[in-house]
Amino acid sequence: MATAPKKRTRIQVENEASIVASALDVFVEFGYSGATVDRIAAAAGMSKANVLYYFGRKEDIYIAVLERTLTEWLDPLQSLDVDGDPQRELANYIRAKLRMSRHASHASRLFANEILRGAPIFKSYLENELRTLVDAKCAVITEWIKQGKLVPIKPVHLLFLIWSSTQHYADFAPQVQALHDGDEGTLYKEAEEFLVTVILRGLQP
Amino acid sequence: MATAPKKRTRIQVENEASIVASALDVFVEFGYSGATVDRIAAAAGMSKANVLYYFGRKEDIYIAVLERTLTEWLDPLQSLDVDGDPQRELANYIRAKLRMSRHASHASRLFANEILRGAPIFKSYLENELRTLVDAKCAVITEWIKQGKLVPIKPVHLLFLIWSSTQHYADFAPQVQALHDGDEGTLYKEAEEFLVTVILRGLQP
DNA sequence: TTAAATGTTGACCAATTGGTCAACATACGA
DNA sequence: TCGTATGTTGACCAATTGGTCAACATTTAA
Repeated sequence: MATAPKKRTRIQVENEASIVASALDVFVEFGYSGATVDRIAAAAGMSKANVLYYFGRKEDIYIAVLERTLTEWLDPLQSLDVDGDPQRELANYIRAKLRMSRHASHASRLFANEILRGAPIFKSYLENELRTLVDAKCAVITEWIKQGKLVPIKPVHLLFLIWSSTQHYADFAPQVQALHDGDEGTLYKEAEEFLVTVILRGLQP
Repeated sequence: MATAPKKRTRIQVENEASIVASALDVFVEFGYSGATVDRIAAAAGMSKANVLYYFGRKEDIYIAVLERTLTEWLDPLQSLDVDGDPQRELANYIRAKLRMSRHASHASRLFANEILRGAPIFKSYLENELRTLVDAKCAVITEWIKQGKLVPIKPVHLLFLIWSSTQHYADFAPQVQALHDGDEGTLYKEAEEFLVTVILRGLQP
Protein backbone atom coordinates (compact mmCIF):
# COMPACT_ATOMS: atom_id res chain seq x y z
CA MET A 1 0.00 0.00 0.00
CA ALA A 2 3.04 2.21 -0.23
CA THR A 3 2.84 3.44 -3.83
CA ALA A 4 0.41 3.20 -6.70
CA PRO A 5 0.59 -0.35 -8.14
CA LYS A 6 1.61 0.76 -11.60
CA LYS A 7 2.90 -1.96 -13.83
CA ARG A 8 6.34 -1.18 -15.22
CA THR A 9 7.16 -2.38 -18.69
CA ARG A 10 10.31 -4.24 -19.62
CA ILE A 11 11.73 -1.14 -21.31
CA GLN A 12 10.96 1.00 -18.29
CA VAL A 13 12.76 -1.39 -15.98
CA GLU A 14 15.78 -1.60 -18.25
CA ASN A 15 16.10 2.10 -18.98
CA GLU A 16 15.49 3.26 -15.44
CA ALA A 17 18.13 0.87 -14.21
CA SER A 18 20.55 2.08 -16.87
CA ILE A 19 19.91 5.71 -16.01
CA VAL A 20 20.35 5.18 -12.29
CA ALA A 21 23.56 3.22 -12.79
CA SER A 22 25.04 5.87 -15.06
CA ALA A 23 23.82 8.67 -12.83
CA LEU A 24 25.69 7.20 -9.87
CA ASP A 25 28.97 7.60 -11.73
CA VAL A 26 28.15 11.11 -12.85
CA PHE A 27 26.97 12.35 -9.46
CA VAL A 28 30.07 10.93 -7.81
CA GLU A 29 32.43 12.44 -10.36
CA PHE A 30 30.87 15.90 -10.59
CA GLY A 31 28.84 16.37 -7.43
CA TYR A 32 25.15 17.20 -7.42
CA SER A 33 25.37 20.61 -9.06
CA GLY A 34 28.10 19.59 -11.47
CA ALA A 35 26.19 16.57 -12.68
CA THR A 36 24.12 17.61 -15.70
CA VAL A 37 21.19 15.72 -17.12
CA ASP A 38 23.00 15.79 -20.44
CA ARG A 39 26.03 14.03 -18.99
CA ILE A 40 23.84 11.43 -17.32
CA ALA A 41 22.03 10.85 -20.60
CA ALA A 42 25.30 10.51 -22.50
CA ALA A 43 26.59 8.04 -19.92
CA ALA A 44 23.40 6.04 -20.27
CA GLY A 45 23.58 6.23 -24.06
CA MET A 46 20.32 8.06 -24.66
CA SER A 47 18.99 11.55 -25.21
CA LYS A 48 18.45 14.05 -22.44
CA ALA A 49 14.77 14.24 -23.31
CA ASN A 50 14.45 10.53 -22.86
CA VAL A 51 16.06 10.64 -19.44
CA LEU A 52 13.57 13.34 -18.46
CA TYR A 53 10.80 11.12 -19.78
CA TYR A 54 11.60 8.53 -17.11
CA PHE A 55 12.57 10.90 -14.32
CA GLY A 56 10.72 14.19 -14.47
CA ARG A 57 13.39 16.19 -12.65
CA LYS A 58 17.12 15.89 -12.09
CA GLU A 59 16.45 15.69 -8.38
CA ASP A 60 14.27 12.62 -8.96
CA ILE A 61 17.20 10.85 -10.59
CA TYR A 62 19.35 11.75 -7.62
CA ILE A 63 16.79 10.46 -5.15
CA ALA A 64 16.48 7.21 -7.08
CA VAL A 65 20.26 6.77 -7.06
CA LEU A 66 20.37 7.44 -3.34
CA GLU A 67 17.63 4.92 -2.63
CA ARG A 68 19.08 2.22 -4.81
CA THR A 69 22.47 2.52 -3.15
CA LEU A 70 21.16 2.75 0.37
CA THR A 71 20.13 -0.79 1.16
CA GLU A 72 23.35 -2.25 -0.10
CA TRP A 73 25.38 0.22 1.89
CA LEU A 74 23.73 -0.30 5.24
CA ASP A 75 23.53 -4.04 5.05
CA PRO A 76 26.60 -5.08 7.08
CA LEU A 77 25.46 -3.30 10.23
CA GLN A 78 22.30 -5.41 10.36
CA SER A 79 24.27 -8.52 11.08
CA LEU A 80 25.94 -7.42 14.34
CA ASP A 81 24.71 -10.19 16.61
CA VAL A 82 24.44 -9.78 20.35
CA ASP A 83 24.91 -13.52 20.90
CA GLY A 84 28.17 -13.64 19.01
CA ASP A 85 31.61 -13.00 20.37
CA PRO A 86 32.12 -9.21 20.39
CA GLN A 87 35.70 -9.32 19.12
CA ARG A 88 34.70 -11.62 16.32
CA GLU A 89 31.51 -9.73 15.45
CA LEU A 90 33.29 -6.38 15.34
CA ALA A 91 36.20 -7.77 13.35
CA ASN A 92 33.76 -9.11 10.80
CA TYR A 93 31.97 -5.79 10.65
CA ILE A 94 35.19 -3.86 10.10
CA ARG A 95 36.23 -6.28 7.38
CA ALA A 96 32.83 -6.05 5.69
CA LYS A 97 32.87 -2.25 5.74
CA LEU A 98 36.38 -2.22 4.36
CA ARG A 99 35.41 -4.56 1.55
CA MET A 100 32.53 -2.25 0.68
CA SER A 101 34.84 0.71 0.78
CA ARG A 102 36.92 -1.00 -1.83
CA HIS A 103 34.29 -2.52 -4.07
CA ALA A 104 31.42 -0.08 -3.64
CA SER A 105 33.47 3.07 -3.38
CA HIS A 106 31.03 5.01 -5.53
CA ALA A 107 28.28 4.39 -3.02
CA SER A 108 30.51 5.60 -0.23
CA ARG A 109 31.42 8.77 -2.09
CA LEU A 110 27.80 9.41 -3.01
CA PHE A 111 26.78 9.39 0.65
CA ALA A 112 29.79 11.47 1.63
CA ASN A 113 28.75 14.06 -0.93
CA GLU A 114 25.16 14.04 0.21
CA ILE A 115 26.07 14.50 3.86
CA LEU A 116 28.65 17.17 3.07
CA ARG A 117 25.86 19.07 1.31
CA GLY A 118 23.93 19.01 4.57
CA ALA A 119 21.99 15.84 3.74
CA PRO A 120 19.01 17.69 2.19
CA ILE A 121 17.48 14.50 0.84
CA PHE A 122 18.89 12.13 3.39
CA LYS A 123 18.14 13.95 6.60
CA SER A 124 14.78 12.41 7.35
CA TYR A 125 16.18 8.97 6.67
CA LEU A 126 19.07 9.59 9.03
CA GLU A 127 16.73 10.68 11.79
CA ASN A 128 14.33 7.79 11.38
CA GLU A 129 15.32 4.47 9.82
CA LEU A 130 19.06 4.80 10.39
CA ARG A 131 18.55 6.17 13.86
CA THR A 132 16.42 3.17 14.78
CA LEU A 133 18.95 0.71 13.43
CA VAL A 134 21.82 2.48 15.16
CA ASP A 135 20.00 2.59 18.46
CA ALA A 136 19.41 -1.15 18.25
CA LYS A 137 23.04 -1.89 17.49
CA CYS A 138 24.24 0.47 20.22
CA ALA A 139 22.13 -1.57 22.60
CA VAL A 140 23.98 -4.67 21.47
CA ILE A 141 27.31 -3.04 22.18
CA THR A 142 26.09 -1.79 25.54
CA GLU A 143 25.09 -5.34 26.39
CA TRP A 144 28.59 -6.57 25.54
CA ILE A 145 30.03 -3.90 27.81
CA LYS A 146 27.70 -4.94 30.62
CA GLN A 147 28.96 -8.48 30.24
CA GLY A 148 32.45 -7.13 30.72
CA LYS A 149 33.51 -8.18 27.23
CA LEU A 150 34.40 -4.66 26.09
CA VAL A 151 35.93 -1.63 27.74
CA PRO A 152 33.19 0.83 28.74
CA ILE A 153 32.68 3.39 25.98
CA LYS A 154 29.74 5.17 24.36
CA PRO A 155 28.74 2.83 21.55
CA VAL A 156 27.78 5.41 18.95
CA HIS A 157 31.34 6.70 18.89
CA LEU A 158 32.57 3.21 18.11
CA LEU A 159 30.27 3.11 15.11
CA PHE A 160 31.55 6.52 14.01
CA LEU A 161 35.11 5.24 14.35
CA ILE A 162 34.48 2.17 12.25
CA TRP A 163 32.53 4.06 9.62
CA SER A 164 35.01 6.87 9.28
CA SER A 165 38.16 4.78 9.30
CA THR A 166 36.90 2.30 6.71
CA GLN A 167 35.14 4.78 4.42
CA HIS A 168 38.23 6.94 4.45
CA TYR A 169 39.87 4.55 2.00
CA ALA A 170 37.05 5.15 -0.47
CA ASP A 171 36.20 8.79 0.10
CA PHE A 172 39.78 10.04 0.30
CA ALA A 173 41.25 7.67 -2.24
CA PRO A 174 43.32 10.32 -4.05
CA GLN A 175 44.95 11.32 -0.80
CA VAL A 176 45.45 7.74 0.31
CA GLN A 177 47.08 6.87 -2.99
CA ALA A 178 49.33 9.91 -2.88
CA LEU A 179 50.64 8.88 0.52
CA HIS A 180 50.84 5.12 0.10
CA ASP A 181 53.21 3.02 -1.97
CA GLY A 182 52.07 -0.29 -3.33
CA ASP A 183 49.02 -1.55 -5.12
CA GLU A 184 45.43 -1.44 -4.04
CA GLY A 185 45.43 -5.03 -2.85
CA THR A 186 48.32 -4.44 -0.48
CA LEU A 187 46.76 -1.22 0.75
CA TYR A 188 43.52 -2.87 1.75
CA LYS A 189 45.24 -5.89 3.25
CA GLU A 190 47.33 -3.59 5.43
CA ALA A 191 44.34 -1.48 6.33
CA GLU A 192 42.33 -4.50 7.40
CA GLU A 193 45.14 -5.86 9.52
CA PHE A 194 45.76 -2.45 11.06
CA LEU A 195 42.18 -1.46 11.81
CA VAL A 196 41.12 -4.82 13.19
CA THR A 197 44.20 -4.99 15.39
CA VAL A 198 44.13 -1.47 16.77
CA ILE A 199 40.40 -1.13 17.27
CA LEU A 200 39.95 -4.52 18.88
CA ARG A 201 42.96 -4.06 21.15
CA GLY A 202 41.61 -0.64 22.03
CA LEU A 203 38.31 -2.16 23.11
CA GLN A 204 39.69 -5.10 25.06
CA PRO A 205 38.88 -4.79 28.75
CA MET B 1 61.63 34.95 -5.61
CA ALA B 2 58.36 33.09 -5.57
CA THR B 3 56.00 35.62 -7.13
CA ALA B 4 56.25 39.07 -8.70
CA PRO B 5 56.83 41.63 -5.93
CA LYS B 6 53.71 43.63 -6.62
CA LYS B 7 52.65 46.01 -3.90
CA ARG B 8 49.12 45.39 -2.75
CA THR B 9 47.07 48.36 -1.64
CA ARG B 10 45.07 48.50 1.56
CA ILE B 11 41.81 48.07 -0.34
CA GLN B 12 43.18 45.07 -2.23
CA VAL B 13 44.23 43.37 0.97
CA GLU B 14 40.89 44.02 2.64
CA ASN B 15 38.70 43.02 -0.28
CA GLU B 16 40.64 39.94 -1.23
CA ALA B 17 40.49 38.77 2.36
CA SER B 18 36.77 39.44 2.47
CA ILE B 19 36.16 37.58 -0.77
CA VAL B 20 38.20 34.57 0.29
CA ALA B 21 36.47 34.40 3.66
CA SER B 22 33.01 34.57 2.11
CA ALA B 23 33.96 32.17 -0.64
CA LEU B 24 34.94 29.54 1.91
CA ASP B 25 31.41 29.52 3.28
CA VAL B 26 29.86 29.40 -0.18
CA PHE B 27 32.11 26.64 -1.52
CA VAL B 28 31.45 24.55 1.57
CA GLU B 29 27.70 25.03 1.42
CA PHE B 30 27.21 24.52 -2.31
CA GLY B 31 30.25 22.60 -3.53
CA TYR B 32 32.50 23.81 -6.30
CA SER B 33 29.97 23.72 -9.12
CA GLY B 34 27.10 24.94 -6.99
CA ALA B 35 29.04 27.93 -5.73
CA THR B 36 28.34 30.85 -8.08
CA VAL B 37 30.40 33.99 -8.32
CA ASP B 38 27.20 35.91 -7.69
CA ARG B 39 26.63 34.16 -4.38
CA ILE B 40 30.22 34.74 -3.34
CA ALA B 41 29.88 38.40 -4.23
CA ALA B 42 26.65 38.71 -2.28
CA ALA B 43 28.23 37.03 0.74
CA ALA B 44 31.14 39.46 0.51
CA GLY B 45 28.78 42.40 0.06
CA MET B 46 29.96 43.53 -3.32
CA SER B 47 29.12 43.18 -6.99
CA LYS B 48 30.00 40.16 -9.08
CA ALA B 49 32.04 42.35 -11.41
CA ASN B 50 34.10 43.58 -8.51
CA VAL B 51 34.85 40.07 -7.34
CA LEU B 52 36.03 39.24 -10.84
CA TYR B 53 38.17 42.37 -10.75
CA TYR B 54 40.20 40.86 -7.90
CA PHE B 55 40.11 37.25 -9.02
CA GLY B 56 39.94 36.84 -12.76
CA ARG B 57 38.26 33.46 -12.68
CA LYS B 58 36.07 31.52 -10.28
CA GLU B 59 38.75 28.87 -10.10
CA ASP B 60 41.25 31.47 -8.89
CA ILE B 61 38.99 32.27 -5.97
CA TYR B 62 38.78 28.58 -5.17
CA ILE B 63 42.54 28.16 -5.32
CA ALA B 64 43.03 31.15 -3.03
CA VAL B 65 40.57 29.71 -0.53
CA LEU B 66 42.32 26.36 -0.63
CA GLU B 67 45.72 27.92 -0.08
CA ARG B 68 44.60 30.15 2.74
CA THR B 69 43.02 27.25 4.58
CA LEU B 70 45.84 24.84 4.00
CA THR B 71 48.53 26.01 6.40
CA GLU B 72 46.12 26.25 9.29
CA TRP B 73 44.79 22.80 8.63
CA LEU B 74 48.08 20.97 8.45
CA ASP B 75 49.68 22.69 11.38
CA PRO B 76 49.12 20.14 14.18
CA LEU B 77 50.97 17.35 12.40
CA GLN B 78 54.17 19.41 12.35
CA SER B 79 54.49 19.20 16.10
CA LEU B 80 54.69 15.40 16.45
CA ASP B 81 58.02 15.17 18.26
CA VAL B 82 60.17 12.05 18.16
CA ASP B 83 61.72 12.90 21.52
CA GLY B 84 58.40 13.14 23.28
CA ASP B 85 56.46 10.29 24.85
CA PRO B 86 54.50 8.59 22.06
CA GLN B 87 51.29 8.15 24.03
CA ARG B 88 51.38 11.78 25.07
CA GLU B 89 52.36 13.06 21.62
CA LEU B 90 49.63 11.09 19.89
CA ALA B 91 47.03 12.05 22.48
CA ASN B 92 47.87 15.69 21.93
CA TYR B 93 47.64 15.26 18.18
CA ILE B 94 44.25 13.58 18.38
CA ARG B 95 42.99 16.32 20.66
CA ALA B 96 44.33 19.04 18.39
CA LYS B 97 42.72 17.48 15.30
CA LEU B 98 39.44 17.12 17.13
CA ARG B 99 39.52 20.75 18.20
CA MET B 100 40.09 21.76 14.59
CA SER B 101 37.26 19.53 13.48
CA ARG B 102 35.03 21.49 15.82
CA HIS B 103 36.26 25.01 15.34
CA ALA B 104 37.51 24.91 11.75
CA SER B 105 34.87 22.59 10.37
CA HIS B 106 34.57 24.60 7.18
CA ALA B 107 38.20 23.97 6.39
CA SER B 108 37.70 20.26 6.95
CA ARG B 109 34.67 20.18 4.68
CA LEU B 110 36.43 22.17 2.02
CA PHE B 111 39.23 19.62 1.82
CA ALA B 112 36.80 16.74 1.92
CA ASN B 113 34.99 18.24 -1.04
CA GLU B 114 38.19 18.83 -2.94
CA ILE B 115 39.41 15.29 -2.43
CA LEU B 116 36.01 13.79 -3.23
CA ARG B 117 36.20 15.66 -6.54
CA GLY B 118 39.42 13.83 -7.24
CA ALA B 119 41.66 16.58 -5.85
CA PRO B 120 42.11 18.35 -9.21
CA ILE B 121 43.76 21.37 -7.61
CA PHE B 122 45.21 19.62 -4.62
CA LYS B 123 46.80 16.60 -6.20
CA SER B 124 50.25 18.03 -6.77
CA TYR B 125 50.33 19.34 -3.23
CA LEU B 126 49.36 15.93 -1.87
CA GLU B 127 52.11 14.25 -3.81
CA ASN B 128 54.82 16.73 -2.87
CA GLU B 129 54.63 18.90 0.26
CA LEU B 130 52.17 16.72 2.15
CA ARG B 131 53.92 13.56 1.11
CA THR B 132 57.22 14.88 2.44
CA LEU B 133 55.70 15.89 5.74
CA VAL B 134 53.90 12.59 6.12
CA ASP B 135 57.03 10.60 5.33
CA ALA B 136 58.89 12.50 8.03
CA LYS B 137 56.21 11.88 10.61
CA CYS B 138 55.91 8.22 9.66
CA ALA B 139 59.62 7.96 10.36
CA VAL B 140 58.95 9.32 13.82
CA ILE B 141 56.31 6.70 14.47
CA THR B 142 58.56 3.98 13.10
CA GLU B 143 61.25 5.10 15.50
CA TRP B 144 58.82 4.81 18.41
CA ILE B 145 57.95 1.31 17.28
CA LYS B 146 61.63 0.38 17.09
CA GLN B 147 62.03 1.58 20.64
CA GLY B 148 59.26 -0.81 21.60
CA LYS B 149 56.97 1.99 22.68
CA LEU B 150 54.21 1.17 20.21
CA VAL B 151 52.78 -1.99 18.77
CA PRO B 152 54.26 -2.65 15.32
CA ILE B 153 51.98 -1.18 12.65
CA LYS B 154 52.37 0.66 9.36
CA PRO B 155 52.48 4.30 10.41
CA VAL B 156 50.59 5.81 7.50
CA HIS B 157 47.50 3.84 8.45
CA LEU B 158 47.66 5.35 11.91
CA LEU B 159 47.63 8.81 10.38
CA PHE B 160 44.66 7.82 8.21
CA LEU B 161 42.87 6.54 11.31
CA ILE B 162 43.42 9.75 13.26
CA TRP B 163 42.51 11.97 10.34
CA SER B 164 39.37 10.10 9.41
CA SER B 165 38.03 9.58 12.91
CA THR B 166 38.50 13.20 13.96
CA GLN B 167 37.41 14.83 10.71
CA HIS B 168 34.32 12.65 10.70
CA TYR B 169 32.78 14.90 13.34
CA ALA B 170 33.13 17.89 11.00
CA ASP B 171 32.51 16.33 7.60
CA PHE B 172 29.57 14.17 8.62
CA ALA B 173 28.08 16.57 11.15
CA PRO B 174 24.48 16.13 9.95
CA GLN B 175 24.75 12.38 10.39
CA VAL B 176 26.53 12.68 13.71
CA GLN B 177 23.87 15.03 15.01
CA ALA B 178 21.07 12.81 13.82
CA LEU B 179 22.49 9.88 15.77
CA HIS B 180 23.70 11.62 18.90
CA ASP B 181 21.73 13.14 21.75
CA GLY B 182 23.15 16.04 23.67
CA ASP B 183 24.82 19.29 22.80
CA GLU B 184 27.95 19.87 20.77
CA GLY B 185 30.12 20.31 23.83
CA THR B 186 29.18 16.94 25.22
CA LEU B 187 29.62 15.31 21.82
CA TYR B 188 33.19 16.51 21.44
CA LYS B 189 34.07 15.75 25.04
CA GLU B 190 32.86 12.18 24.57
CA ALA B 191 34.62 11.87 21.23
CA GLU B 192 37.91 13.04 22.68
CA GLU B 193 37.72 10.65 25.60
CA PHE B 194 36.71 7.80 23.31
CA LEU B 195 39.25 8.30 20.56
CA VAL B 196 42.20 8.94 22.85
CA THR B 197 41.33 5.92 24.96
CA VAL B 198 40.68 3.44 22.18
CA ILE B 199 43.47 4.45 19.83
CA LEU B 200 46.14 4.68 22.51
CA ARG B 201 45.09 1.38 24.06
CA GLY B 202 45.12 -0.12 20.62
CA LEU B 203 48.70 0.99 20.09
CA GLN B 204 50.07 -0.03 23.46
CA PRO B 205 52.60 -2.86 23.13
C1' DT C 1 -2.87 -6.70 -39.05
C1' DT C 2 -3.92 -2.84 -36.52
C1' DA C 3 -4.44 0.73 -33.36
C1' DA C 4 -3.52 2.32 -28.96
C1' DA C 5 0.10 2.65 -25.57
C1' DT C 6 4.58 3.38 -24.91
C1' DG C 7 9.13 5.06 -26.16
C1' DT C 8 12.31 8.59 -28.38
C1' DT C 9 14.19 12.78 -29.81
C1' DG C 10 15.37 17.39 -32.08
C1' DA C 11 14.03 21.82 -31.55
C1' DC C 12 13.05 25.00 -28.45
C1' DC C 13 12.64 28.05 -24.08
C1' DA C 14 13.57 30.84 -20.06
C1' DA C 15 16.81 31.14 -16.44
C1' DT C 16 21.37 31.04 -14.86
C1' DT C 17 26.15 30.88 -15.53
C1' DG C 18 31.13 32.77 -15.84
C1' DG C 19 33.15 36.41 -17.70
C1' DT C 20 33.86 41.26 -20.34
C1' DC C 21 33.76 46.12 -20.85
C1' DA C 22 33.02 50.88 -20.95
C1' DA C 23 31.74 54.32 -17.93
C1' DC C 24 31.87 56.23 -13.64
C1' DA C 25 33.64 56.84 -8.59
C1' DT C 26 37.07 57.07 -5.21
C1' DA C 27 41.67 57.16 -3.11
C1' DC C 28 46.02 58.99 -2.81
C1' DG C 29 50.74 60.71 -3.79
C1' DA C 30 52.92 64.90 -5.68
C1' DT D 1 44.64 70.94 -5.24
C1' DC D 2 44.80 67.95 -8.92
C1' DG D 3 45.72 64.15 -12.00
C1' DT D 4 46.57 59.50 -12.26
C1' DA D 5 46.10 54.93 -10.47
C1' DT D 6 42.92 52.23 -8.41
C1' DG D 7 38.29 50.68 -7.36
C1' DT D 8 33.32 49.73 -8.70
C1' DT D 9 29.42 48.47 -11.20
C1' DG D 10 25.35 48.04 -14.52
C1' DA D 11 24.75 46.40 -18.83
C1' DC D 12 25.84 43.04 -21.69
C1' DC D 13 27.31 38.45 -23.96
C1' DA D 14 27.78 33.65 -25.29
C1' DA D 15 27.40 29.22 -23.32
C1' DT D 16 25.11 26.05 -20.49
C1' DT D 17 21.40 24.63 -17.70
C1' DG D 18 16.94 22.03 -16.45
C1' DG D 19 12.92 21.27 -18.48
C1' DT D 20 8.88 21.24 -22.29
C1' DC D 21 6.63 19.76 -26.37
C1' DA D 22 5.07 18.28 -30.69
C1' DA D 23 6.26 15.01 -33.99
C1' DC D 24 7.79 10.66 -35.00
C1' DA D 25 9.10 5.53 -33.95
C1' DT D 26 8.46 1.25 -31.75
C1' DT D 27 6.31 -2.15 -28.93
C1' DT D 28 2.55 -4.80 -27.62
C1' DA D 29 -1.91 -6.80 -26.89
C1' DA D 30 -6.09 -8.07 -29.35
